[in-house]
Amino acid sequence: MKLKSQINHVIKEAFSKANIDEEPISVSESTKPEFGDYQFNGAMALSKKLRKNPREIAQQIIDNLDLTHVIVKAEIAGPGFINLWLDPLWVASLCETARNDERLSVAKRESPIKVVVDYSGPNMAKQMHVGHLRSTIIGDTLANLLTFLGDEVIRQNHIGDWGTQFGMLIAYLEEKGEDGSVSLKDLEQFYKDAKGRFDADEDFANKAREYVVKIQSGDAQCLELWQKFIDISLGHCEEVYDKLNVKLTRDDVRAESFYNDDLGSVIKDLETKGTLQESDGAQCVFLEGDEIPVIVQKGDGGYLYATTDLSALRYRANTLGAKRISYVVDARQGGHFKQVFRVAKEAGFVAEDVKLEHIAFGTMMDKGGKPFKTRDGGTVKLIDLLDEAVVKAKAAIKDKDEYSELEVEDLAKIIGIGAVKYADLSINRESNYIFNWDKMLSFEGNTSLYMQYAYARIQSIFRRFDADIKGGIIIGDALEQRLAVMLLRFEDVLERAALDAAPNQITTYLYDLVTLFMRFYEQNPILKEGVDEATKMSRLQLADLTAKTIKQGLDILGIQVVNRL
RNA sequence: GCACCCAUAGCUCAGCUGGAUAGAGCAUCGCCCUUCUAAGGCGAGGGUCUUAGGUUCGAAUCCUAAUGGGUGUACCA
Repeated sequence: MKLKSQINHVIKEAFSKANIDEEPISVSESTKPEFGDYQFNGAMALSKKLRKNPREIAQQIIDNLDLTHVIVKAEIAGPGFINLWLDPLWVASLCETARNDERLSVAKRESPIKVVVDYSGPNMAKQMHVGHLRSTIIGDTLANLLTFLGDEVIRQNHIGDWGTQFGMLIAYLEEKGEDGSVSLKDLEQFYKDAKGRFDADEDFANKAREYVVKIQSGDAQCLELWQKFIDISLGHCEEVYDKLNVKLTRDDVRAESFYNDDLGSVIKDLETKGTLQESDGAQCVFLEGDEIPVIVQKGDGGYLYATTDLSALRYRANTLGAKRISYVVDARQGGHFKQVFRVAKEAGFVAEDVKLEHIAFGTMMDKGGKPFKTRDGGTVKLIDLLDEAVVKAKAAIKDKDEYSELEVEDLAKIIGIGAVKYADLSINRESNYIFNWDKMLSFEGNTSLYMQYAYARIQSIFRRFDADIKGGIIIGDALEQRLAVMLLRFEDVLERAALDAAPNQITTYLYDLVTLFMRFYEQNPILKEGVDEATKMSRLQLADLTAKTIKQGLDILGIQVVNRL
């Protein structure tokens, strides 16, 4: 339900009836309950243009306002605010409709576009570490969100599977023979061991160098070994994705190596466009206003990641047909993307109307505000972090004896992983954030547990009720009105979050919703003695729609709910 | 040097296209379980929104500068 646009429509009608020849600004949610459900603040801004007192303009708008269905009451306040109250009957019927709709009345885009979301992008030579967490879950959320809203989302996992270190790794894999896959379980160690051999043994080092050349020249046997290495390594990533409840699959992989055959033509095409310049032996593109050029080919003829990204950009825009290409990558690469995007547009690799965006995010910090590391200064493996989350979640579950061992296991996974993801997604993605176990596994405040708890409480009501709901929703008091309006805002929030690629707008909304529900739940009994049938049925429906909204919201974030907690 | 990002309560953070007395959670202090999950709810205290200018009827929000912090900066990705 696009609630805001419905209200805006009524305002717009009032404008034309009042012969105000201006486009009204959008209404906004009221800052306080006393100020109604929504407020229109556009009268003040018109004061100068219309050369009229803002309160007079506000009155003029109100005089022409249709108060028969959407808006039921309008009041002027302060210098010229117009406070708007929505019709409880209208709100109630919209909630009923939403509750009975699989999509909770969230419309599918009328004109969906193809969107490429590039995220996760682990390096195959190393184990996934905490640095990959944010890209993976923010990207997945964005992909889920756009899919839900009806866009055609193409997930792209741009894995790092190319480069000189692979010669060394493959040489070592060959040396280990069949045992290779076993020792590869710990990629970090495998890498260290291979490096050790490389540094210690000249023969091995030479072999490794030979392999690099062989792979790049397409030697079949080498490529087979390389492929084996990538398969195993990717398998490890998939284990992490599975734990994280992230939807990336092998079909989404378009590795760096995928673009190899196109890199020569990228250079050639840049040359044809006349944008290429040689500088210190390297092939560069100098952008107007930039001191530092984009190097697309090294002095020794090798290509760089800018070259691969250019190739990927035109593949995505032209072959895949994307109209929006979103890179969910660490903020530190902002400069790189700015340059590459410009080169791609200026060279005509990507049409002007294709939206290229870098969905930047900040770094994960420890409690002391330093980049997140292990005690001895190493990188924290993502899989270890997730396992720890599950262990900690298990320890936090109260009344464990009420569940079977298997149930505790499942519960701990859902709670622990949800906590890690929610903590990350609830922070404005562009700022750095402090990783804190105690805070994320708390039931208090804006956490996944608080949402899951609210959901479970509602399910508990329905287990107890265990019958069919009859009748409709009747808004009985101001709190129910607020809850109902909040529920109807869902689509507006999702649309906004999609536009800004901001998952925390969803979490903020869910938190507000749940907080409101908890208050409603305390004050407005549902199944208790003395609640008349019609009220009971109405409140059950509000509770049900709340639960469905929580579930759908968390689902977009890739977080599961439980029926009992 | 240059560029980008950040600065809001003791701590961690919201604050959307500029709007009314700047909001949460934690921590501190009170209150509410014979009654739908108290892993909850209600209330209190706590702020020169880094500083100085500017735009505006109106600025935490937009512009400029300063200060403090972070990041990037020619052949790694």
